[in-house]
Amino acid sequence: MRLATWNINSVRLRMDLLLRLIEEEAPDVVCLQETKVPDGSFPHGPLAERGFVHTAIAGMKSYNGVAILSRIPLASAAQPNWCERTDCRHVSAVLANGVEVHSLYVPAGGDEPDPVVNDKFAHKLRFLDELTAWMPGAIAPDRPVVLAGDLNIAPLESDVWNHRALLDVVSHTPVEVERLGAMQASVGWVDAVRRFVPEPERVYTWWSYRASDWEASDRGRRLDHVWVTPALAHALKGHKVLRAARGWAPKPSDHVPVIVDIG
DNA sequence: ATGGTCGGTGTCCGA
Repeated sequence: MRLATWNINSVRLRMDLLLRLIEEEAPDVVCLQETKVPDGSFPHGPLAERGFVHTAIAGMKSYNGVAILSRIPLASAAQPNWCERTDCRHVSAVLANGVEVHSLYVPAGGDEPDPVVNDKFAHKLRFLDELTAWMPGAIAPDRPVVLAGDLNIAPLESDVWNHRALLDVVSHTPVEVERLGAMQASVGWVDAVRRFVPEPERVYTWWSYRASDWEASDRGRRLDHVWVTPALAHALKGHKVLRAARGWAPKPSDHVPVIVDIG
């Protein structure tokens, strides 16, 4: 099974790029984040034509929005909510092959890395804490589960272009990294990409739109992740970070797809 | 040290 995850930053604007990903990489399951479309307006047509007829979506107007698009039938699906909000950041599904998939969009957290003065950063930390408290009872390490998405945190030194410069930049601050570590430890999640690309090799999945030349400056961060339960660790067969997609015409997402082959 | 660019929406907000 080939699974891709991508923060697409508007699925309607970038449907042609999503179809390119599907044509060129032939994933069986695609997890999306920032679809930015209410469920009633989700563009199912072109995806169904290519076999993605099984979908679990949770979308809203303007902001956020997550989806699981699958060629494999779904046995069940859920749209969990966190922090007493229905802001479309989490959707899950159990595939007919028994694998459970979660598509997750963690709050970005704003600019100021202080939860006392920045409500968005407080929300980010609380979101992680709630998931961390929920996971041990919901996700058994001996079951096949995949967690994929934009976690908006680059936890390792080699997940950012400059570790020291980003220590006080939201996405790489010690307090967030510690929270993400607690979430990972709560289930014993295995970081799939780092199984194939161990430190200190750098891996990025996001480059800011604000750089004049993202490729030349290469000031990236690894914000998008695929985690698997220990039950699936042995089944990890390969991975791909589609760096080239950051240059896809005409309008690339600022995130690139991450692909993992399982089993 | 600063500001830089996107998308969706509506004349700003979130990233």
